[in-house]
Amino acid sequence: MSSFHPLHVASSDRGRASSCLLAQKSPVSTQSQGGTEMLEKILENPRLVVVEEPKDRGMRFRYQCEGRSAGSIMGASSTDNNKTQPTIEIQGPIDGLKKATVTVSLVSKDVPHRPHPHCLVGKDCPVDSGICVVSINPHANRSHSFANLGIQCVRRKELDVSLQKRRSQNIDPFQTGFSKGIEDIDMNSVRLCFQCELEWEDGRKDSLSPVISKPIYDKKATTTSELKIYNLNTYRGTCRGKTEVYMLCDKVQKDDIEILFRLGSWKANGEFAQTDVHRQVAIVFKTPPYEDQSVTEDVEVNVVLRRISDQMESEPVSFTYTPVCLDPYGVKRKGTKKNNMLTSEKSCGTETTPPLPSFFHQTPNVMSSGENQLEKYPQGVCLDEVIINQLLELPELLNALSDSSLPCTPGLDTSAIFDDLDMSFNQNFSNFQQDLAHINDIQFNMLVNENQNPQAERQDGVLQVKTEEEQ
DNA sequence: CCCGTGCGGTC
DNA sequence: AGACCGCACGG
Repeated sequence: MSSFHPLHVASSDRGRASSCLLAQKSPVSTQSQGGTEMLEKILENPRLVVVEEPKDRGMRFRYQCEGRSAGSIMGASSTDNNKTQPTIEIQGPIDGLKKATVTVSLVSKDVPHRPHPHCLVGKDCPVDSGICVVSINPHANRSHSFANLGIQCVRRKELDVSLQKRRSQNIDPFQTGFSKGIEDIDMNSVRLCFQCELEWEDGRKDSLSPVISKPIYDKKATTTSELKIYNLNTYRGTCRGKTEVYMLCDKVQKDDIEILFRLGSWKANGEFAQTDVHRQVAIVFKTPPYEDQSVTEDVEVNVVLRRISDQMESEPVSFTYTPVCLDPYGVKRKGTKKNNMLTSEKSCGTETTPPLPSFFHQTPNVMSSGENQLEKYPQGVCLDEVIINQLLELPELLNALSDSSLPCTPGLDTSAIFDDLDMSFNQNFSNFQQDLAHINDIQFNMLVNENQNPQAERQDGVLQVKTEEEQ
């Protein structure tokens, strides 16, 4: 019997014929946690298991030319105060086992798992080898954590040189033969592949079946990177939808991204075109209508970014749909609190205070287009749905509203975007005021006085904006 | 306070 | 894609 076999080998002459049979019936049921687990543990041969996966995202693959080395792959469950590394464990019987040598290499994400041209660099990676080799004594410690494993990417033009090197090292865990497909290798993802050679007291050697980790994705590639929502300029809008929202996010691909609104089994997409994706880091979209148009209370739903190609999602942020109140008696009810907003849910008597959009500290009541604009203005005045509708009938106002598109001046950084937003706010606000000036004063005063006097803070806000505009 | 290192922005 | 650079952080 050959002493070096690429597959799961049991040495029957060590008196474990039955375990050999069993192993052949269920070769790699390493994840089994069932009731027969103990039995299997006793009977099966040693096996290699990944007990801590590598963190799949968040690390940039580094070029050799970047000098300082490529950092360390963390464990999937690693946290700031409890750091972990990718870890393997030798499970099963190890009586008579002298030592184990584990070789880690990179393989392609998809089957067949070919040797990957990218390199592993770090503590146990011989210089220029691109692989990692450790020797472990399973009797002392069955598991081994790989601290300081970095991924160093090779340039495309060095791709075949690198593969050639791997061949000369005899690294081809899944016997793919280095054959073809040199060009279509995905350079933005890899898997760790662990091969384990066992050396027994009697001199015999076995190789365990190679095991692979979950994929690891290059952080720099927007096609695979993590999705993150940083901020929305508003977190509220009516259940009718069409609220214009500005989202700041990590880099996205404009042709491969969607915004999902979700609650329970309901879901709908935020509406935007590719041209509404600004420099990959901001999206201007309109909220979809909520499924139920007749809600009487605020409804909190989740908003996520989702990459279409791999269905990857960001962490959710919550967005509140506010009711549209059509009850004329309900809306006649006057606000009882100071600082009521001109929002339809206020006129319906609910109590929640809208959160300040956190990236507009200077001008919390950002104007945008459509009914959202009305919802936000004037803060501190209590008007109700009837008045909103009356205001909306005024042609001057309609013009003001429809004229409020945001100029998308190319900015070099996000602060420039904020400047744009602020400018736009001021312009729109000023237009709005001018147009309000055309409204019959008596008409307007009636509308306002019938409800509540503007608050002092609000007047400050108006004054401030006006001053800026005049300068 | 300096330096090596990790990290991220940008060209 | 590949390289370069600067900042922040920890020793």
